[in-house]
Amino acid sequence: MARKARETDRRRQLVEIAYRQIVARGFEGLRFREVAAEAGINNATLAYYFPTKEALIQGVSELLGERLQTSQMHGDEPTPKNALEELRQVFAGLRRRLTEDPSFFIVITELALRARRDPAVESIGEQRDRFWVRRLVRILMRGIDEGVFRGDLDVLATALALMAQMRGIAQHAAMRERPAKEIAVLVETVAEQVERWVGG
Amino acid sequence: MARKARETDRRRQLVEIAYRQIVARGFEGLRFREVAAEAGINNATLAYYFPTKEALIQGVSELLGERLQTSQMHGDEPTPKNALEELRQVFAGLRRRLTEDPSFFIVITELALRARRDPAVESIGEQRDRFWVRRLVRILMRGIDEGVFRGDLDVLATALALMAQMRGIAQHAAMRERPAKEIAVLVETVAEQVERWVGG
Amino acid sequence: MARKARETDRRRQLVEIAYRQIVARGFEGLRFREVAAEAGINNATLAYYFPTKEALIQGVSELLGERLQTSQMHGDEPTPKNALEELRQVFAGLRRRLTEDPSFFIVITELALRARRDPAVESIGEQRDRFWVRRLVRILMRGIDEGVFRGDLDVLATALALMAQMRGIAQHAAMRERPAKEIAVLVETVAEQVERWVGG
Amino acid sequence: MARKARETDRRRQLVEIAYRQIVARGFEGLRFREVAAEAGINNATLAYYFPTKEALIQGVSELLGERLQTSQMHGDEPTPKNALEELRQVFAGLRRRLTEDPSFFIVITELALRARRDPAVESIGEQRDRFWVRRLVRILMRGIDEGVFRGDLDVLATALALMAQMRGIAQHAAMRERPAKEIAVLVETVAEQVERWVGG
DNA sequence: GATGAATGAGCATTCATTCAT
DNA sequence: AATGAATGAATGCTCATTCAT
Repeated sequence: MARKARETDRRRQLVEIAYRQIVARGFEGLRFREVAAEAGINNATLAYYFPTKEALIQGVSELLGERLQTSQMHGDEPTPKNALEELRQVFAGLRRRLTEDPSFFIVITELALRARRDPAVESIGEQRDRFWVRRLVRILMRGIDEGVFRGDLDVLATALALMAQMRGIAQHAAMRERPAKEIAVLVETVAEQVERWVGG
Repeated sequence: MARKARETDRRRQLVEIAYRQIVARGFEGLRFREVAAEAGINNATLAYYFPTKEALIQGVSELLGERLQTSQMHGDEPTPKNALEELRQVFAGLRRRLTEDPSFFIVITELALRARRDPAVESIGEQRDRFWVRRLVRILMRGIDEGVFRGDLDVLATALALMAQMRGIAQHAAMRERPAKEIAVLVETVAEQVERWVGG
Repeated sequence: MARKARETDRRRQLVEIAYRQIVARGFEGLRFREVAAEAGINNATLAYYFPTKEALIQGVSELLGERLQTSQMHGDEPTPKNALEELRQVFAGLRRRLTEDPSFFIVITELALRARRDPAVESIGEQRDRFWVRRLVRILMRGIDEGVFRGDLDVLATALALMAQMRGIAQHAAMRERPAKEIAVLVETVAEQVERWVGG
Repeated sequence: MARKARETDRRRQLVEIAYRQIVARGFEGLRFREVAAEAGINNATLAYYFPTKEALIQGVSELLGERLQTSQMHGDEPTPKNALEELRQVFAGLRRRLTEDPSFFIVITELALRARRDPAVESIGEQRDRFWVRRLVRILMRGIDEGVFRGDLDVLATALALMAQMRGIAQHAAMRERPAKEIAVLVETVAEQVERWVGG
């Protein structure tokens, strides 16, 4: 119904404000009252949608998971012809996101830290990780099948290494303001390194 | 003198307590009072040594910088005969630290996030980065000179990529409890990848 | 009509829920929202029947007054042959209520305290008291007439003393979980004491 | 030391303010902030002495226990020559307290209600009750020994009945403003009744 | 050097109440 | 007759900081 939709919109809007505030001031600086203020509503109204601060953070965490998934499904990209192309698309996606919305990885990192103390946040992070490992493993196996990647590759170890490397790039790029050029070179360097590694 | 030394010790002790509390509860959970309580002193006494919370965090930041430097100067390691060996020592150092004291990178990450809002912390982070870039660049150039690394290597880009990758490994390892074996494989995989990349 | 009756039922149901919540959590813990929730209606709907919390409490107060009256008109008891028997029936009624529904006196006590600050509640309490004093006075006078009670009895003072004593028994019984046996002995002891007092 | 003494005084003062506020507005109306305001201190300072509201209430509860004990040790009263006199002193004490400080029993009643939900308060109430039962039992036994009370008295049942009666009187007197004369007559009536009961 | 006492400013959360629909 | 949404005004509590001793 219209009612349900409106409520969902409202929640979405509030979560996005919280997200922005985390980017600006960190989790440490996330204030229930200020989220409400920025939304132009009373703090009690915010509490109506998110009864506790934890619930609000949970919402941010879910928003991130959602964004991560959709970020890779860029309709405008052609279906990759082979595994190598698919791997390149992964790096391209990373670079695009890093250039267009570096704040994304700031919040990811904030959440990663918080996950150590907050089980609810942790489980979402784990889901995210699993999703990525699976995706990378699939690409690597496809590459071996197609004969474009070397056959003696330790698929799981490589997938994990890839994730760690991408994470490192993301952190490097997000922690400080970096010129787009620098990010591009960084992604490119690691991508080439990886290609040389997986390649026959 | 003795007086000065005693004060330095005291400050050191307090900073280490703060450090431990950041590991346990994050920056978010760092409490002036609790640091004092754990040290068995009055919070006003803590304020005598560190007038503000910022000063205390500053102290933690300095402690980290110090530890990072000393971590690489392991007296028991032989002077590397060539650049490749030196590079391997860097990875070995990373693995050792990651296994022995994973908390270190948690605090590094906490500080990295905080650096975005706290200029004092930021400058220390930058120093740290510069120190590492310089070190890696020196190794890479030495390798090229020695003929063990390929001559067409973009030294700076590679050094940055290396740093990012190490950062990613550290984050992967520190954010969750990981078995030492998993960390070893991860470091190994990336190290081999890098070697293949820099190698002729 | 049916409409009016339905509304009355609804109000009755809501007041009973409020009553139960006061028993469980005290006045302190009476929550407008939770009364609505337990009734399965929206809090705004509760507000439709009882515009304010005070109105709801007023309703509880009225419910109590009503219950107190009916509690003594136990159809199954024979019309007392003389004043002594009537007095005994009063104590029997007290014991019965105390055993069957001790919560009743908890709410009475809560209301008595509240009466000190809430004139509306106070007036209902006063009515209740007057009703009882009159009833006891009538019994005592009847007893004197019948010659079963001593003639020099200060009727009013005795009636007040009786009320106070019954109140004390009720409070003793209601404040903690007491075995039915203990309550019976307590009522019995005071009843005998009173009989000896009023008796010639 | 002077320091310790000053702290004790401060706490005492704060508890007494809380006590007065409970008398005036009930537990329901006890506000941390207002206690502080009446003491002329910041609410954080109140929290320094009583970290939580519960702790403050606990303090009030202890104050009451203390007052109850001392209330009976009126130095100016002669040591009772026999049990009957001692019993009379108990009633005299009740009347005095009821006339001089009726608020006392209001708070006792508030606490009795609260005890149902707060174990800490409950235990203090139980101690109080035990203290009184023991006292009354001792008096009754003394009376039997001395031959002034009848030998076939059920000592425990009578003690409990006495407590309940006194409680009832207290509640009657405290719940509304009553003229001292009325209270005196009430206490007198019950006291005579009791004497007739226990007396041979 | 060290501390007990005190505080201002702020925080998430609660709750009865209101009102357009 | 009923309700979802919204809110103002509190409320208990926290915490870094200050200062006289």
